[in-house]
Amino acid sequence: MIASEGFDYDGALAACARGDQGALRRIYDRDSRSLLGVALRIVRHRQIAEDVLHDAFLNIWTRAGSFDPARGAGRGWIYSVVRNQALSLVRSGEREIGVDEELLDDLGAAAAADAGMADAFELHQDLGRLHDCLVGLDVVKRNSILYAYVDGCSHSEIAERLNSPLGTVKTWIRRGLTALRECMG
DNA sequence: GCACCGACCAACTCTTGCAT
DNA sequence: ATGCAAGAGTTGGTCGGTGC
Repeated sequence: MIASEGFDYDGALAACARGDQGALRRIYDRDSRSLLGVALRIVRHRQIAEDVLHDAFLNIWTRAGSFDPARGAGRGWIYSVVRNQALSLVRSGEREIGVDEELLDDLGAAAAADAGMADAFELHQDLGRLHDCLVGLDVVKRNSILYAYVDGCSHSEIAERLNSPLGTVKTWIRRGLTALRECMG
């Protein structure tokens, strides 16, 4: 869940409408990461998502005066602006949308940074154990789990990749996860 | 007993239409 | 332009039947 307690979005938007650039900066500092994630989910490309975020904040700045608190929360309005900006870009078909191969690495690095030094140390210990447990699994179960949770494939896609029935893939994943849990303790 | 397989169900996401 | 609700579609997880 996104931390938003204690921040007055309505007030910040009102300040933006009055020309207070600091208010826009506060919104950006607080929610840019989350908003980038929203844009990323729609456009699926980091660079494009950053462009969307930039354009969306321009819109927020120029249209803050049109925001009406009586019609909804300020935070919801901000997220809607970003979402609509991303959707309009996708629908316009102006850009080719493809899978960003660097994204997973970036997200992983960001997650490690967020976790902090102590947690990162524990994370690496757990990853080492996880690797050992994965090695102990059957090849098909290991591949199924990796396709599902590393590559982000749906069960149907995995079944297609492995040329196996959907039900079988589901069984492999379930049993593989059970084995991993037992192995990890 | 174990693995495979498919049907079923719940949860989630997306789309659409309507009201403001 | 935005928010909201309802319906449709998709997905993942569980369970029971079947065959080796």
